[in-house]
Amino acid sequence: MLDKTYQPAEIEPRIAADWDKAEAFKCARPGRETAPAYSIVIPPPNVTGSLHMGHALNNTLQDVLVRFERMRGKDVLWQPGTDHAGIATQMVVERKLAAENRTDRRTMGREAFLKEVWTWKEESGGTIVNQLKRLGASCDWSRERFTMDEGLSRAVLKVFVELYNQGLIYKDKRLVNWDPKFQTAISDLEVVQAETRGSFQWVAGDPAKPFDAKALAKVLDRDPSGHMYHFRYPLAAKIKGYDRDYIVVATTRPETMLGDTGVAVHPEDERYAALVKAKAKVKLPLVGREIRVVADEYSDPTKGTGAVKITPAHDFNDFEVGKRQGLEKINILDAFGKIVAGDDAKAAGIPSDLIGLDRFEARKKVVSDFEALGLLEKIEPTTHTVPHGDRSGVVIEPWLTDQWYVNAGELAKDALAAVRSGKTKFVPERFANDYYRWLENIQPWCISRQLWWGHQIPAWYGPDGKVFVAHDEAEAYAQARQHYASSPSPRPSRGEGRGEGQQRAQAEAAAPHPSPLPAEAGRGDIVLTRDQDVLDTWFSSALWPFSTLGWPDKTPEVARYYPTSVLVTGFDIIFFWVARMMMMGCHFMKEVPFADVVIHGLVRDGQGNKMSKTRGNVIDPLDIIDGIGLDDLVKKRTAGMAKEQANRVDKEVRREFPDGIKPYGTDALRFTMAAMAAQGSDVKLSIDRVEGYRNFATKVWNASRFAEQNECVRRRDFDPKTVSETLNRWIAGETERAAAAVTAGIGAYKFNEAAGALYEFVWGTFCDWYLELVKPVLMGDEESEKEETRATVAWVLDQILKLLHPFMPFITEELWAHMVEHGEARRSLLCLSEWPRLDGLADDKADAEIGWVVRLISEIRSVRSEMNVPAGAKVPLVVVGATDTIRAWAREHDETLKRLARLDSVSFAKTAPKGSALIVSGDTTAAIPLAGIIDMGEERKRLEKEIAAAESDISKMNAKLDNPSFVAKAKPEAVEEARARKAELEAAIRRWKAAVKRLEA
RNA sequence: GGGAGGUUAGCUCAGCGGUAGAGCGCUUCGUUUACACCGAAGAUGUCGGGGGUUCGAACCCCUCACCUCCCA
Repeated sequence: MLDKTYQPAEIEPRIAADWDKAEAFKCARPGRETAPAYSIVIPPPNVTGSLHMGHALNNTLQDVLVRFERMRGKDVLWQPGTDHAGIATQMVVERKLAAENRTDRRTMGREAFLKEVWTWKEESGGTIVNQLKRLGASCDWSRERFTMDEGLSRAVLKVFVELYNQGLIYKDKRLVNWDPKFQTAISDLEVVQAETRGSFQWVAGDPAKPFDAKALAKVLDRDPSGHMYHFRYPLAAKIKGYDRDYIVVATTRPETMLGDTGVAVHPEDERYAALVKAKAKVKLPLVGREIRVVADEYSDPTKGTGAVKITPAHDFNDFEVGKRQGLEKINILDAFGKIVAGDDAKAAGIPSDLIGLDRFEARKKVVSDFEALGLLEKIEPTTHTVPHGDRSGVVIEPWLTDQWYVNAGELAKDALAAVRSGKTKFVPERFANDYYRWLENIQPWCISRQLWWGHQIPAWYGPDGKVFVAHDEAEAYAQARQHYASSPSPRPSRGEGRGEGQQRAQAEAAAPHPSPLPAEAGRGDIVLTRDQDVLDTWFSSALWPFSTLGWPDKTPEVARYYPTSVLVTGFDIIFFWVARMMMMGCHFMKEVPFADVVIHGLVRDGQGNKMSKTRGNVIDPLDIIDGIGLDDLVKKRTAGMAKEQANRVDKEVRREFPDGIKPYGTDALRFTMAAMAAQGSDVKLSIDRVEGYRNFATKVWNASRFAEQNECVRRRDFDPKTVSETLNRWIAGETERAAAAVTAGIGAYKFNEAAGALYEFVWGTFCDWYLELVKPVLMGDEESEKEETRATVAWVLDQILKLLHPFMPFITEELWAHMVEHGEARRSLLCLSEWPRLDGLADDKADAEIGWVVRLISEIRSVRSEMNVPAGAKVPLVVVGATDTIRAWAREHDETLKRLARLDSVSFAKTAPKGSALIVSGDTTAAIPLAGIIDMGEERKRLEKEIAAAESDISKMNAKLDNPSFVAKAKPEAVEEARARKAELEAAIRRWKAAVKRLEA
């Protein structure tokens, strides 16, 4: 016998173990060799990650699809795995080393460090995978992959070499987004723009308000950005036709002036025409370099003074201007974002007191120095966006380095065409627009990263810097030997074309890492050095849909499961991942990686705020599953917070979760996710909602318990088409309708509709009505009727467990196994059972009859309640002027009516007895004779209210029907419906009015 | 500045041409042998404002306001 309430914690681990033991989720199960394939690759979670609500939503939706299709008999592969998360993982391990007081990465060297990373991965990298299992994710765990494992690395190698040979990967010296914290380049996508506005204001020439360097420093320490600084650049020589001896430029990054190589003005700007004509030069303050004034469309004459300083080595726009105008590119920063030293400093002409300063210290000093020289005109707060590294959070510097690029523009062509032609469809469709817009304007993709953890770039350099891209070292040497045999012997040349930008030599010189090449000797006179850099993690993720299937080998899995059926992911990752998979899939497989892309929203907190650690509003999915006490929750949310913020969060948490979070179990969480995931929209997660669905799970549990108590045993030969009892015919039809709605919902990725249909059917139809209506039968002694009903209850429950399984896998699997106490043992798991295929079960007559019972009971209850008939009191019911059909129905369901409407008798009469409350339900009129018990004044008021409501409805119908164009133009069904409704209302009003008259009599 | 989405019951949201819906919350009643993590009944909406199309608009079109996100 089942317990009274269901305890998710007790059943979930057991069920998970059962699935595991049965290897239920393996692809290519015996018997499905010829079944259609259905495959999904999981968006690989970051190996350093732990489960958050986004994963819970994402994986619930995938699991619903996968379990659904598995039950529909397909050969399902849900391919799991994780990605190696270059920066994040390297950070985690570096932090670990620091915490353990061990030698740092640079000191221990690359090889030793990578060993540390692998050790960490073996020990801690499985966290998220185990958490996904707790969600019930039915991946084929035996096929778990990792972007750094052998096979996937081979795929990366092949792709790199091939794209290089096709000219689609190349090396280039360009400005990149440089992250000074991690000392690596990052792609445009990893840069977040943050709007900022400062507060410092100063104007030269006001004796009452001298320049206060300390005050400015204080403001800049809080945020180094947010101000516009206006500098006077003195002209090298006075120019005829220009009345001043300086030109004013404005900048938000003063320190970059050290690298200025020009001043640009608009070609048509009259103010500066003389300067342009005279090829005037400006003597750059602090540095002393003479730089040209150039005419370039880039400068906007309406903004500021119309003159802009040009720093080609440190600004993306200036870089372009410099290219057009032939300006020199002078680098002034090192890899750490400090002002350069040594030869670079000399070359740039940097004053000695600025050398080695951090960029933001240099900013303050440059400003003060300008003021001291009388060249600072003003400082004013300005609103501008500042690029930040999404992982590091520090301000990104545009920096000139050698990096590897993918010609994404070329690869984008096929990827765009595939969506345009409908080979791949976005759901909801509107997300295709984002995809188009991005791919149409795509920039070269910078794929090299100055990290150690990742796929090392398969490029080797000869002594003269000549690059050899090859699958391995031996191949590179072969290429090199051939190359140098036919060309003059190589001469060493420093830097050019090396894996790391020249400027980085300095950073690395401080902490050199040993050569990773063990086999440099014995190769004759040629010595090759491998590129030190690794590839962007997303490069390997882009291959995920085929690399995980074994590509580049010709595996049966590639043949069977590629292209995959659908990809389920969040909109924030369309550019990072979806677009890149499309590019690589189309290029290397000549086939899109997936047929559908289902985009879902973000999970937010109950108030609609993004969940974030800094905000302290993160809900851990496992805390909903397992529950968490208030104090632990507070501790978790305030961890690592400043005191003030911690206090605020502490208060909020205690107010919002006075009792912490109760354990609701995985099924409730999953159902909540599915029910709230309306296509593409964000999910505002409220615990109340989870609780509601936990209650739903309990409801299902108790319905099963009821079935068990009443020995509702499934019958092997049971055929819902052959049931004879009206009640059973009715529920069979309802079950078919529900199954159709759920099937259609999941099929169209409308998870909320499928979940809603289930909830409504299980609770509103099966529990509230069918089980109640069935009670008299089960308690009665009509054996054959009872037998059929028991079998029907068992059958419907089985259908419910199946339909509900994709959403609530644990409780349904448990009940499936348990619902056998009085019958045959189950041989199969629910997750491998067959999805309901119901057809032809609808029965109009049964629907009419049971519909009549349901409506009548509802009306009686409503009238009783309104007339304040005590809930426990049993009253007589008189059916008035009943037709033969109604008479038969009333007799048939006599027991049920009495029980559910709390009646002591059901009788028939031509007219309603005096002093009774009148019930109108469709064609049926009934009366509760309660003279003396109820207040007839109340009854009269009630009737008049009913009449008024009906009359208001009638006037709406009349407005339509009296309108000739409605009758003429509207669909005939609409007209017919309005007429029928009007007639029905009129009939009801007639009966109510008659009742009022009798009350008056 | 460009683009997308949103504005419906106290809260969170469905619905997207034909009688305004759900969950939670609220009010009243109830322990009738599956379930109080329950049952029954009930209240609550000029469907953001304005204009248009249509026989008919929460739904389609235009416009305005506000909110959110993406891109520059």
